[in-house]
Amino acid sequence: MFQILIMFSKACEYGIRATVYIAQESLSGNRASLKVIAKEIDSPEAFTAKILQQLARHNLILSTKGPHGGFEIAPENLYHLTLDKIVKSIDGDEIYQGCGLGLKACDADNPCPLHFQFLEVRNKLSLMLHTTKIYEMAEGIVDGSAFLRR
Amino acid sequence: MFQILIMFSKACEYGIRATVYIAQESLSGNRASLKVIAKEIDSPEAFTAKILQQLARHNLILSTKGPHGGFEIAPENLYHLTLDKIVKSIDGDEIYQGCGLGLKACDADNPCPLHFQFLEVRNKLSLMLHTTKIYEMAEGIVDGSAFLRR
DNA sequence: TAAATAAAGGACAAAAAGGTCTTAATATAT
DNA sequence: ATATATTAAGACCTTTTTGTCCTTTATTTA
Repeated sequence: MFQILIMFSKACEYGIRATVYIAQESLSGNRASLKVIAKEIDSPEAFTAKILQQLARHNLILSTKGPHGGFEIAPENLYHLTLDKIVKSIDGDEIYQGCGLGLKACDADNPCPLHFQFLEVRNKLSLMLHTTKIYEMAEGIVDGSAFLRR
Repeated sequence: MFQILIMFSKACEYGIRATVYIAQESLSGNRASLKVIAKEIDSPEAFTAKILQQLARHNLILSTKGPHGGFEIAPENLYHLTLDKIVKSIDGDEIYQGCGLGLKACDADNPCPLHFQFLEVRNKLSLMLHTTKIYEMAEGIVDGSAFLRR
C-alpha cells in the first residue's frame, strides 16, 4: 500500500530523464550511448535500454548501432518534442482517460462523485505535459539551473 | 508498462468508494456491513475488508463486530472528514513529497528540470483533496447526481 | 573480411501491488 | 450458555512492474 499520487511509473521517470539527457547531447551535436546515459541519469542500464528501445520504435528518438553509435534526437524533433509524447509512448494512450475512482463508466452524464474535481486536476496536468518541451528541460541542465541526478 | 497517470491505487479507489458509501448510510443513521459495502461499490470483499480495517485503525471510521455490526462514521467526524485523510491513511504520508522524476534530493535550490511545473499540479491536487468532503460526495449519491458503481 | 562496438530482443528473476482464504475474536439475541 | 453474525488478523497466492542477463544483429574501423 505505497505509491505516490501524481506519479510517473519508474519506466517513465527513467524515460524522461534519459530523453532530457539525450536532448542535451543532441543540442551540441553528440550522440549518447546507453552506458553513458544510464550513468549520467543514475538508472539501471538494462531497464533503461528497454525504455529507449520503445521510444526509438515510436520514432521519438533515433538509435544507431555500432561504434560511435548511440541515441540522439532528430534536429526536426528536438525543438518540438514535448513531455506528453514521452509519457504517452511509455505509459500508453489511456493516460487521460479512466475514472479517478475506477468506475468502468464515468462521464459528465453519469459521474462518479469526484468526476468534476478530478477533471480539473487532470486538465492542469495535461496542459503541463503538453506545454513542457524537452529541449527547455535540457537547457536547464546545460545552464546549471536543474539537475538529472542526486 | 501501463498505469494511469494521476491515479489512486486500487486500495485507495476502493477505500474512497467504501467510505463514501458508509457516509451515506451514516447520514441516515445506519451501519453498513462489509458484505453490503462490497456489493454496492462493486469491489473484492476480502480486499475491501483489509482497507476498512486500516481506516478503522486510523480512527477514520468505526467498526462494530457481531450481529447488526458493521462500519459507520462517527457523527463528530461525518461532516469534517476530507478525502486527503482517506488517501493519506491508505497510501501513506509521502503523498505530497517525492520528486516527480524520482530524484532522491530535489527541491527549489536543487530542482529537477520539472520541479516547479510539477509542484503547481501537485498543489492543485492537494487543494482538491483537502477541500473535498466525504459527506458532500455522499450527498451526491443520495440525491442521484453521482454514482459509486457502473 | 575480421574484430570491435553498440543497440535489439528474448528469457528469466525479484519486488510490489492486488487479491483470497482460513481461523480467531467479539458482540448480540435467544 | 449457546448459536449466530460480524469484523480482525495472518498466511498465502496471482499479476504487474521493475529489473537482469545472455544472445543476436547491425555498424564501423582497421
